[in-house]
Amino acid sequence: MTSLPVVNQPVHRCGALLEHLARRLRLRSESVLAPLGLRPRHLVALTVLRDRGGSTQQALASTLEMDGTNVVGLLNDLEAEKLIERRRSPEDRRRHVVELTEAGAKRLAKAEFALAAVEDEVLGALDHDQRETLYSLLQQVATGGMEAACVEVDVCDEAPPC
Amino acid sequence: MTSLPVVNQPVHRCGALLEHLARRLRLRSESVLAPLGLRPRHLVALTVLRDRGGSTQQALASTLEMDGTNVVGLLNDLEAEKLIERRRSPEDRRRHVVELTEAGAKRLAKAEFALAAVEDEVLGALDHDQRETLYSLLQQVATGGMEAACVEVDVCDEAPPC
DNA sequence: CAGATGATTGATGCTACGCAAATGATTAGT
DNA sequence: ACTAATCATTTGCGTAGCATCAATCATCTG
Repeated sequence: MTSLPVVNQPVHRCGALLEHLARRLRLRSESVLAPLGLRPRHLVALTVLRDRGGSTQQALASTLEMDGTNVVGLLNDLEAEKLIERRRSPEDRRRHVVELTEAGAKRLAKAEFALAAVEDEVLGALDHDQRETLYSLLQQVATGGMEAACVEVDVCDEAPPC
Repeated sequence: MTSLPVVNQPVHRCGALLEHLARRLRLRSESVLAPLGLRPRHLVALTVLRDRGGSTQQALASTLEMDGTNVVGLLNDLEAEKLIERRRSPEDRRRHVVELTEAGAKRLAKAEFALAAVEDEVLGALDHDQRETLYSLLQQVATGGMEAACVEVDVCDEAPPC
């Protein structure tokens, strides 16, 4: 755990950078998303739900790292517009399984399309390949953190490239 | 502005992803930064000032994309702790030139050091090279956006792919 | 001198977010 | 079967960031 006196490579800190860019993206996204009745935070939730194909509210709260009560409000917004569905879990009927509706998937796609211009503007300095690289890195970071949250689900039994 | 029916490559949208990760980083950063009397937003400002070696308040407001009045408050915080200095511009004495003090540079370095653990946790899924790649991509995006703010400086006259 | 500009302050309001307490439904332990 | 714990939900409260507007002062420019 102590610092190995290896090479002392100048690892660049990208915290501030990330925050800065996220802000720029968010500011522009808000105005683009407003006509669709969505906010950036809704987009994030929808994206997670699509990528997972459904989730418990708790799991959602944990990956979004927000308070359970706030997740309720978030989902209420989305449910009011029929973008998601809450269904009781068959295993534990206290739980709600949240899933994207077809309308939700459509709206999400629409939003992403609308956001394309914004991203093009913000990421203008990157070419296509660089954007893909950035995407895969971010994806890896995001899902890397996810593993910890999925430990409880045990098995990838025979799953090939888990 | 219409969609060119070119190749329709599946360009992945990383807006939501970026936002998600920025949030995770910010949540953790806040608690780490608190003992240092800083907030994430202060860090961003200090970083910009260091990278530029000083800036006008207006320029700062424009790159941070925040309202001028809010920048004032931000700088007041930093000045109260002697982390920055406001000096009147010799050319236009209405303007303030903001610069990092030595104490500011130290505090920034301290904060980044304290943040290293947080980043290691969040970026745990990436190895050293990947982090460097991520850093350089983000850096490129950030400084790429800067050019737009420098439009007033006219020209990319003969610049090839402007 | 007159009007525009930069910095600053103060007031107002909105929104996000976390926290706590109460309720109803459901599951689990004994 | 009774009791305790768990999950989702609601409501209310408090804090904080941030935008916006209006007013003021110093300074520059025509």
